[in-house]
Amino acid sequence: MELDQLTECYKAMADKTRLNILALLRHEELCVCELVEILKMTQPSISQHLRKLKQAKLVKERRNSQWIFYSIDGEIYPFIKANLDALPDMSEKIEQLKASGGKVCC
Amino acid sequence: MELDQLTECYKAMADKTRLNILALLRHEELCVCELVEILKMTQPSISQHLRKLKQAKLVKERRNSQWIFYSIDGEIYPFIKANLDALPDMSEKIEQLKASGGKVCC
DNA sequence: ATTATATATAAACATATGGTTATATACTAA
DNA sequence: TTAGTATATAACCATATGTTTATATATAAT
Repeated sequence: MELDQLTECYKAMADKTRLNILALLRHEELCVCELVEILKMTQPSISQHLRKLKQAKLVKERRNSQWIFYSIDGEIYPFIKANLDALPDMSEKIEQLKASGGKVCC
Repeated sequence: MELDQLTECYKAMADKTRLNILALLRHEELCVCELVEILKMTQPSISQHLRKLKQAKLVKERRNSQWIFYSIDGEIYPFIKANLDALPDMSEKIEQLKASGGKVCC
């Protein structure tokens, strides 16, 4: 692949928050406010991380009325599956969100 | 895997120069001065990039008298092969180095 | 011992990055 | 149309990062 594209990909992955986001999205698509809730970070911060991931084509977005749902993309990277598989399991966080009624949405 | 370890790995890969180094080391082990020659960068700059790669356990070093040869490691990362396979082929650069007599070493 | 070569480290600086607060935009509902 | 909710963007700031120049360390050769 092109080194510039690869650099952008690894830059996008070179941050703990963004790896957390990818690890969460591996389970299911989530909207911004759900990520804010789970990661206990401010909404602008999450939004800017999502923008980086989107620019690197690691996630894609889908609008549903007022919400924007993000999900894993990365299909341009032949190694993406191997990398995602190395991320820790975050299903517990998702369960907590659902248990606290924070799901579907905000 | 641990997110901190993964973050360090992707940080180490999030730079064009370091991806170039990894792409070159895929072909064969190289010493610092050979990398300096191929990449047309200063020796301290290359050394510091190598240090980051070494700290992330992506490369290892081997001393041979005055030279220190670096080679690919990364065995702690289950995805390393897939990622290295996505790097561009740099055999031409290696050939040029050998043709110009810059090999074995400096 | 002295000189030369290979590499590492340190200091300084400019740029990039991530977080915060404030504000703008988009959609919904009344 | 107005108010409310979800998200994006902008401006600002502190910290991280990459490069350069200068210097230190390590090995080799004389």
